Amino acid sequence: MHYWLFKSEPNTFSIEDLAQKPAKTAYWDGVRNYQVRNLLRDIIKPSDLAFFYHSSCPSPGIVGIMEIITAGYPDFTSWDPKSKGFDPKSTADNPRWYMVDVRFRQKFKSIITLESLKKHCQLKKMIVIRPGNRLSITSVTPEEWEIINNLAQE
DNA sequence: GCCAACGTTGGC
DNA sequence: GCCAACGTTGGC
Repeated sequence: MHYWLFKSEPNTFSIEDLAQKPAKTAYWDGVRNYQVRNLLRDIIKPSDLAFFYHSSCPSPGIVGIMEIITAGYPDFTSWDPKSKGFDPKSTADNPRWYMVDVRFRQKFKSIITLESLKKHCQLKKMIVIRPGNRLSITSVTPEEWEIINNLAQE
């Protein structure tokens, strides 16, 4: 069982959007980075938990928790020419990109901002707070998971 | 809107 | 296989 942090721009897909989906479940499409693709294809498993992080917005930070409910499977939006994530080099026969299904679990009472994450010395190693980090999914250690959860319950 | 960071592409 | 150019991400 692993913990993760999934980034999304709330303009595109927010935690509120996820909570409003049927069964509060959605597929996490659009990853077009090989490192993250490998996580989705090989490492991330059902019952793993993930923080939902809002990026590229006035107050970036962690807004809640979701659960992974499928193993990785091909991101079919990559072979749809009408899709924003279309990649002509990805086909149904030879998929290049992967995704998982996620289910809403909890929205925090208040956002845990990037700024507050940076202030916590025990969270200094988190990949998400490194400048220039471009990974939309990063791993979270059990210790980090617990600290952040405690912050969220305050 | 700016710009730093860094992944990707493609010429050689 | 190197590396410059380019594109994208994302905080500010």
